[in-house]
Amino acid sequence: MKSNVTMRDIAEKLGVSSVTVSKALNDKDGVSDELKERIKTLAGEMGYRFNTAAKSMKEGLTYNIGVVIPERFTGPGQSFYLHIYQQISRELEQYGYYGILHILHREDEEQLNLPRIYYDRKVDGFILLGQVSKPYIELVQSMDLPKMFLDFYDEHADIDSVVTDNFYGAYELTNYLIAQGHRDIAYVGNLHSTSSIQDRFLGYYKSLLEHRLPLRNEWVLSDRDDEGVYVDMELPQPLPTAFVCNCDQVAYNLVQKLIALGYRVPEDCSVVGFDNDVYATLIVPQLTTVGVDIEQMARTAIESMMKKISHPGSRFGRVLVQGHIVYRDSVQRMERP
Amino acid sequence: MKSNVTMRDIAEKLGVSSVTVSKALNDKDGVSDELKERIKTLAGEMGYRFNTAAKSMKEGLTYNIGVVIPERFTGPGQSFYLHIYQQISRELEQYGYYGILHILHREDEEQLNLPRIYYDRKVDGFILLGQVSKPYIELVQSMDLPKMFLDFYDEHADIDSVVTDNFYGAYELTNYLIAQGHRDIAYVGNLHSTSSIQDRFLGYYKSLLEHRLPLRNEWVLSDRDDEGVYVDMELPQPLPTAFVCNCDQVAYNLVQKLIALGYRVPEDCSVVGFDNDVYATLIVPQLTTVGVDIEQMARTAIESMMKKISHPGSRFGRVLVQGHIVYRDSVQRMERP
DNA sequence: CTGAAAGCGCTTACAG
DNA sequence: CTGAAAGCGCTTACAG
Repeated sequence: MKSNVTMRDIAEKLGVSSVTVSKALNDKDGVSDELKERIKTLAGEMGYRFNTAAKSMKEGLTYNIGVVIPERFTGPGQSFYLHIYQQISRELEQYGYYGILHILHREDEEQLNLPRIYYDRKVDGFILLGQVSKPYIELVQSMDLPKMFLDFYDEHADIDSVVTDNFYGAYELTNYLIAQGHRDIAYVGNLHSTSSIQDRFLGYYKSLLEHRLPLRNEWVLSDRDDEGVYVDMELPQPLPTAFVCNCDQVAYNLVQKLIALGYRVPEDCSVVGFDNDVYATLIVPQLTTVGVDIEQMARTAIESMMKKISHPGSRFGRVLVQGHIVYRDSVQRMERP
Repeated sequence: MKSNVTMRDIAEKLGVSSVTVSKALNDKDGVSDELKERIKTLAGEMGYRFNTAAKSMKEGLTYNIGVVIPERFTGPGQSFYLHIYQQISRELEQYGYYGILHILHREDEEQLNLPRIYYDRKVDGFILLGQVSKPYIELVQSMDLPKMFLDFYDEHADIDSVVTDNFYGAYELTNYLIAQGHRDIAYVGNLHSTSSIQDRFLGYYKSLLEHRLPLRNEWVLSDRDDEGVYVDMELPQPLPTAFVCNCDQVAYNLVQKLIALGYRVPEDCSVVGFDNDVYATLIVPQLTTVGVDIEQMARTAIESMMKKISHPGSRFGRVLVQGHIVYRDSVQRMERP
């Protein structure tokens, strides 16, 4: 199965021109059905493999999409973005496209270095998966290529983005807690860390507002510093009856802490998470949380990206992908006093 | 920053030929230092970006490596291979290479379809990350490209592979248990599922042999069916004093089961895992296990792959990458009776 | 030190 | 329905 077979080799064997072979293999008009068949058969027999590089050069398309994930989201135990990348890979397949993963190193983000895939013209578009610094966002905007944000957005940046509907998810989840009789509900997350955390907080707040419950400062607990490193948080006293955590991992940590302190979950205190990732099912009680629809996010992102490539200049704005509550065992119905 | 700037554009502005520009930008001999400088500066100013596709076509190299992961290793909660992929990506960067991830779908594995990256000549080599069926291995061998196995191997296939030293790791771990006074030690894993599980078993067995302890059939417990789906296993009675599990996830499940049945770990029963992944630290007691050196594996694999690309026909055989025991809290020292 | 020519493998008009 | 010509952007001999 020697494989430097080219279209010309096939053409010569058949006594036709390489133009005809090209047309036949691409199922274009202008070749008789019979000849087309013969060409395809011979191509198969000769082990012909298409040379994408040649097509690339002609068309100016690489058929690759660059997916850039900031390093800090890729540590051990953090596989959420890698799973999104996997779905992206899948979706791209259907368009004859491939994904190229680029982990954005901390230094490169600080020193504002664009990924080398850009300078090498390796990709037709960029998906930035995970929030980066403002200056880096500006740098990204200067790139002369279709680009979009996935799983975050930035108010000031005029770039298309696909995000989970964090706001609505947290809103629904808080509504659910209230429907279960809870009135004293805390939120856990550093409001200045990412826009996801912010939006989830706002959904929580909207639910409080609608139910005329006060927002209490001492019930908004920071879980990490501004660099995203988890901190040991202090629990308010008296304890609220429920915690809305900005993600499952934090909910997981919180439940462990509560149990360590002698509380029972959910009997003494209910806890909900967000993301429906591994952490949600790795603890007893398993966590009630919001499932992010990774597949749909990837699908929407790639669909939009493909349109942006074929119709340069097309815009989509901020697309929200709805999640859904996954009911498990970490919420207790409150008896009214 | 318009970017259809080509070498010729730069050449024309400077009144030189594109050959000279090519030489200058590639730091080759045959251009005066002064001209070289001027060319590089202008290239920067004009926002020139290299067209890899053109180089590709000329050289017949794509500067991509395909990484193929069978679907069944990529479910939610399974991020080990994705993390290896991430490291591979990193390593490739240093060689000016990029990774293209291909998830091998179950159907494609069964129907023996090679990944499309192969037919599209998108890659210069393949890394098969995770065990596939024998017929698929044979199919892979028929590909006219450098290829290697990562994290598994196959006796009959004459392909280079890089694997953790599973045998030695399990051997050491079992030795450690024996040194702690254990004599009744079970192994957990389906011996017919993957070669990793087999080799770890053999390491365990070697340790038993060396210490003249009998291998007891009822103490080799299957954890999954031949398709890799976990099964609920029955515990032998009386219980051994220690379990060597073929991976952390299984150890994690086992500990949960033991606790549910009222046993204390490690007081009543010691458990060790393998891999040092998330599962190892997500349970109390945290697991003593063997840490796999992901970085070293990726480094070794890519180094070899690069040599195989530049020196077609070069062979490395089966390279073992040593892990190391991570001591935690799931092993109890036995008092001699 | 510099450049004209040829070619990598394909596709896109265009002509027959 | 079929094909000769030109070109995508670069690099590799080779000549000056």
